[in-house]
Amino acid sequence: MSSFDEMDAFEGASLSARAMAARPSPYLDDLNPAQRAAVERLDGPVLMLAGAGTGKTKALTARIVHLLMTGKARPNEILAVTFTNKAAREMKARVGRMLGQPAEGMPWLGTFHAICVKLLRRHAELAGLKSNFTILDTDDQLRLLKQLVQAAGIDDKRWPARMLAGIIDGWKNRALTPDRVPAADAGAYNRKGVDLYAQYQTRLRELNAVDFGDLLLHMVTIFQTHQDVLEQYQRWFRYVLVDEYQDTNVAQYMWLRLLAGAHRNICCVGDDDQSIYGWRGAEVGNILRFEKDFPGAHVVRLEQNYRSTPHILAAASNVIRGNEGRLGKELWTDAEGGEKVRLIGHWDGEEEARWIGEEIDAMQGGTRGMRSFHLDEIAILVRASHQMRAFEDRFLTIGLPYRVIGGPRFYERMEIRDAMAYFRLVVSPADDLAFERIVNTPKRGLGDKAQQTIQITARAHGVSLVEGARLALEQGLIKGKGGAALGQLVGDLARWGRMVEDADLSHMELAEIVLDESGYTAHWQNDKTPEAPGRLENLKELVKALEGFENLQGFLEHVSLIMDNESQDAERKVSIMTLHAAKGLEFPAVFLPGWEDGLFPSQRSMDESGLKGLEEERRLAYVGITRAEELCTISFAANRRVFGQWQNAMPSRFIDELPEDHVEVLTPPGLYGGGGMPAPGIESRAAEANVYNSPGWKRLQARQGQRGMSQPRESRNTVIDMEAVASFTIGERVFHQKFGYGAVIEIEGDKVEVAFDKAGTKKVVARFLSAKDDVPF
DNA sequence: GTGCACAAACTTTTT
DNA sequence: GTTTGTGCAC
Repeated sequence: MSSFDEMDAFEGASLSARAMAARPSPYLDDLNPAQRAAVERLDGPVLMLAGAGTGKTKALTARIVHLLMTGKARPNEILAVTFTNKAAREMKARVGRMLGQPAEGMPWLGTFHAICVKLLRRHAELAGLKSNFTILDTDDQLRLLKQLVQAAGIDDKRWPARMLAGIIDGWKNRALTPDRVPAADAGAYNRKGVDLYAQYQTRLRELNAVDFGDLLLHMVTIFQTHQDVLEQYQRWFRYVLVDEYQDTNVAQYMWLRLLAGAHRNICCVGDDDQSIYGWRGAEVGNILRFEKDFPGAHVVRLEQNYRSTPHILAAASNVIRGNEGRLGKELWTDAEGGEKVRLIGHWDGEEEARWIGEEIDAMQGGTRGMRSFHLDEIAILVRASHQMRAFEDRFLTIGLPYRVIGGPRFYERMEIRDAMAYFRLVVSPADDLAFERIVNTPKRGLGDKAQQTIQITARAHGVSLVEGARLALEQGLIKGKGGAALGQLVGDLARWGRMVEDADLSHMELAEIVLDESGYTAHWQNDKTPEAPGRLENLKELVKALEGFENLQGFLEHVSLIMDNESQDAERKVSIMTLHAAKGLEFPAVFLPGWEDGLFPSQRSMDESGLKGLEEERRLAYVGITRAEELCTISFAANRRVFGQWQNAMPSRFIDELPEDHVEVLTPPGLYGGGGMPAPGIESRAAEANVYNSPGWKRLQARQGQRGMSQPRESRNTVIDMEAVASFTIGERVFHQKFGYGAVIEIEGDKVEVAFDKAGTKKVVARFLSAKDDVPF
């Protein structure tokens, strides 16, 4: 499909630009001067630097409406990209609301991925694919990589599929095809990685499949190598809008530059202070460089905040000030008063959870001298998901309703993926990855050997696995119980495949038939584990979700990209989520627990990315604080159990960066309380004591000072690793967390053989050993 | 070929 | 503390 008339026709511009231009435009009056400037400057490059809570979505949607109202573009000539489906949905809804009619005619408002799928299906042949290519999920991707590694005869301990997937993703994020991976990356060690990457791409093409990264990568490659195609789209997309520009990776950046390169009508919205996805390839540099990339760019700053109290804004501003290389923004507000940001330290993580639980209880009743809060107005934002556990445990025991946002997504659950694999096979029998997934689920007595036979047969005849299985059965290569079951499966698949065409049968009925007759439903009915009922429930929900689609194919098409599931139960609940998941959300009251060095900022982040990592952590702190509208409570604990092992920690360095004037310290009894004997009446003393004057705090200050000189600190893990390998000598006394004391017998690379006093002789990884003198406590 | 037991590795963050 | 992978017995 290459004619744009066709495109025009089938995308159907249901909104008539001209008809709308006649109507008044109240949407502009709603905007403040900065927003208005960003909206009205339609032509040429515009960078909208929108701080947290400054109404950027409003401005962005107003801009789209303005483009339509002024007749500058028809709905289908606007390319508007977001990162999440949720953001896309929201924008669609808001455009519709502003226009006073549904915005169905905006086919190119969507996520990077969704839009690329659409484009790639049209030009699949240019990437060596057929237009009905499948999109692999992470699971399929890993299985494929594992096979490749094993087939290449490489030690899969040295090349775990997960790691390889990470490396390949990294390259794809930077728009690097195997032949373009720079020598620096491909050096001695990664030589094999590039090799495997190339093989992986070949294999994907054979399977007529792409992974997530490919969606962008293929389109960039096509645009770069097919000038005519690029030019078509450059003409077609007259205006380009990008949300969350600070989160774009190199591939997305190149894609945008290619598309907007000719007319340069590109408007990027973002906030360099909220760039928190560097670890998955996002480049803050993209937004920092915007004016260089698009000379003559108009930069608008949205700085008036409509969300938070002055205290909260002051706290956030003061923290983020510690970062270098910002474009610079200062949030301000008309609002006055409000509570100061509250800071509290606890003895340990459990106490922290207990305190927050009690606090929430009190807030509900309005017994904190403030207005009362509903549970759904309260959120707990954590750095790492394992922190959620303490809160879940606590809230369960006190019966406080909560909801975890994020977690494993609906479509990532095992049973859903299994069911989807069945559907995929019914629709396209050549889907080998789907076949591999379900041949032996439920158990059919087809183990490694039988599966290998199928693989070999299929490869020998150059056919799909299903076909290979059929041939292998014919030739009597698979016998017995397994053979019978396989015969049944192959027959069933063919039968179900024919039922797809059956007009009398809805695709929902078909889905149920497939799940029942394959024995998959029974498999979970017979399962006695506690999660089995939930899984059956999920399967029911999956079938229900089919209702919204014309047929199975249509469903499968969409599902691979729609990974979010908003559980929409109406009950008021406290939200628990990670800081990352909280971006873009806001809550009247926010708790930010776990502000301890090592946890937040995360040690790993600093180890891996040094100062850059620390700055990203700081932005995360900024994002966290700015989620709060009225009340923000930061807390830290002196002790925390990590891996079931107690560790103590210093309060986060970010706590030092909070402005004293805007912080109220709620003195806890205990370590940070007043440094001494808990005397009677500590409750009242606690009310006036001040962490800033406590010995614990001063100690902390002193430590911070020393550390400040050598920031960022040397990687703790690396040091231990290297010392561990280098320093152990045969005969040395060592300590292992689980096995206790022992003596080194032999050293082999990173593995050390130790004769433990009580646990016998074991070979363990050096990292889990410490020299006897180093033993903590 | 399946199921159990034990040991290792693991914990950021995810479109 | 939990999951995942491996080795062993049935």
